[in-house]
Order: sequence, then C-alpha cells, then structure tokens
Amino acid sequence: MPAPLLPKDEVTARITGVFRRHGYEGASLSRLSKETGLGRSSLYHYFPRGKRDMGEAALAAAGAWIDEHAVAQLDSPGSPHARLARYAARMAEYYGDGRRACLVDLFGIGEAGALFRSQLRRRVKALLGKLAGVAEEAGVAPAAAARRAEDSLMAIQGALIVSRILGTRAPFRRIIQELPERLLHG
Amino acid sequence: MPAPLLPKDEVTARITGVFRRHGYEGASLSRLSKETGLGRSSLYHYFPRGKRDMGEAALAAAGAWIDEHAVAQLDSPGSPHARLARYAARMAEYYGDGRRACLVDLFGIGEAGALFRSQLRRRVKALLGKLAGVAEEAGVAPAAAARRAEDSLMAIQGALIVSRILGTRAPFRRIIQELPERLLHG
DNA sequence: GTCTATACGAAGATAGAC
DNA sequence: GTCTATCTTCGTATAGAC
Repeated sequence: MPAPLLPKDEVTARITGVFRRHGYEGASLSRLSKETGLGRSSLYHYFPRGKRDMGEAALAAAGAWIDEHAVAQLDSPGSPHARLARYAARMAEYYGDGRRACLVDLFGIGEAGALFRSQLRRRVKALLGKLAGVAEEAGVAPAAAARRAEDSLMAIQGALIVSRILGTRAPFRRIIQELPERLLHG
Repeated sequence: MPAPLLPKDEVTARITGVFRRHGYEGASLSRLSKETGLGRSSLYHYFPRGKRDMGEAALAAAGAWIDEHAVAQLDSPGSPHARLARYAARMAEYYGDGRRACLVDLFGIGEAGALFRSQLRRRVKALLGKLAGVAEEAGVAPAAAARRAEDSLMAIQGALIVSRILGTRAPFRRIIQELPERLLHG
C-alpha cells in the first residue's frame, strides 16, 4: 500500500475549494482529480459514492470550520456586541473577505439541492437560533431577535452575490462591519 | 419549411425556466430540448452557438421583463413610497413569490460567470442607480441612498437563498414588504 | 492507496434530408 | 424549421495490477 499523497482532510479541503469556485454540477471529477492531485481511483477510494460523498464531505468540513471558528465566538466571553463582532470577523475569513461563495447558495439548487438541502436547512436553523439567542441575551424581544437573525444571514448571502457581480468587496465588508449593530439594534 | 412549433419568445421563456430551476451547468441540452419540445437541431437553429446563446437570450428576456414591469414602476406617477411598493410587488412576481431563483445568482459563478458576469454587472449597476435615484428624490442624501439601494438588492438576493433553504416564503415576503421603508428611511 | 485502462452513457454540437 | 443520424468530447464509475 503506497502512502497517501495527502491527508484526507487536505483532500477534502481542496475538494471544497473546487465546489465553491465551480458549484456542484460544475465540479467535474477531472477538475477534482487535478486539484487534489489524486487519480479518479484514489478519489473513489476516499469517497466510494463519488461526487455525492465529496459534496457531503465538503459540507461537513465547512460546517465544522464554521462551528469551531465562528459560531464558537458566540459562546465565548465578552459582551454580545464583542462576540458578534468576532463571529462576523471569522465568517468574513471563511468567505475570503467576500471572494468565496457559500455552500448554502451553491448547494441549494438543482441536483445538489435535492441531495443536500435538508442538511443545509438543519444547519441554517441552528445558526439562526444561536444568533437570535445572542440578541435576546442583549435584551431584544424574541420575535425581533428571530427577525434580525434572519436579516443578518440574508444580508451576508446577498452581500456575497452582489460583491461577486460588482467585482468589489466593499458591500460584503460593510455588511460584516454592520452585523453586530444590525442584530442588536435593528 | 415546417411551421414553428412555438414562437421564439415562448421558446426563450421555457429555456429561462430551465436555467432558473437547474442553473447554467445543470441545464443540459436534453432538458432544454424536452422542456421546449424542440429537437436539438431546432434549438441550434434558434441559438447557433448553443447553450451560450440560450443563456444570453434568457438574460435578455429576464432583463426586459424586469425593466418593463418592475423598473418602469420607479418612473411612473405616485409618491416614492408608492412607486417602490409597486416595484417590489413586481419583483416578487418575477421571483414567483420567492420560489424562483435569480439569474444574478445563478449566472454569477463558474462557467456562466465567465460568460455573463460583465453583462450582469452592467444591469445591476443600472438598477442600483435607479433605486438610489428614487431615494434621493425623497430627500435621502446621495451616499445613504446608494448604500440603501445596495442593501435592498442584497436583501432580496439573500432572502431568495434563505427562503429556498428553509422551504418557506416568509423571509422573502417580509423583505418585499419592507423594501420601500428600508430604502427611504433606512 | 495509487495506478492504468476501460466501460458506458450523456454532454455539446453538426450534417444533410425533407 | 424540424427531423434522424452521427460525431467527439467529457461525464461518472469500475476492474484489476502493483
């Protein structure tokens, strides 16, 4: 048995990158093979059901990174505003300062939508609950907190799309900057 | 020469529908053929460069509909608030009350992005200018008007994504409802 | 765990008859 | 303008050697 060329985590990271640049259907096995440096057979060794398993792995890896680095900030010490600012900063990092796409967008439509939408829904609902919790903790009424959590998420998703089309990071950066205020004071 | 099975406008409309449901790369010629009822050769008769021309036509048709039905409301009689409300209502119609995707999202990434992003950018910039103009007309300072126009667009794009993932139209409907207020009074 | 080789269908696209 | 037939490339997926 030859030694692995890359640890599986690194393979998954590169696969995730391909999905984020090309979308699910645009991520062909050739591209995935080239960008991981693994032949098709090696990819099937790691991901027996092929692209479907790769999408699953990308989703899990992205979710884990966000939970560990961004969502964790919401439970860390500090004022609600400070925690939200750290959360936003980490999300900005995840999105490559607005240059990288979100799997919630890419995997929500077409063939990928059928495969992954229910998983994404669970993750999104959990995140919305977390964000609303921070707002409530800061004294925002539950209904308003839920609304603003939803607004925060929509603002980021929309900012990614608009920044991508306009070719400028400014809208994304502004939304990240404003996130704590928007959630806490509408 | 046999008579056309469908007028070209109707063909384009159906093609646009396929793109909006499956994305650019997910819209295969087979699907496009099936949903238009035209064989491949007929499609190539209308769109000599194949999918690329179909994407172009979809973009043009969508842009024309939006200009004629939604953006036109911004130049029609009535208060800024009333015009924005009519604009929002027409956009909601375009988006099938939140169930149908936006080409700015779908055509912004991957292969489609390379083909269509510059066209989309022009359209988006024009729309942002129009929206900001209405806000300025209502007394909003230029910088704030530009910011809020951007916010309005991002909110709609984000609402479409979140509504799609959550499987509920409520977030989209809320954003549509709030659009005039957000643009005019932050 | 990786490789080469290959199966096999679907992809986009074209030719020529009517 | 539509059809059938065809072409080539690329798609996902597998087999078997090392």
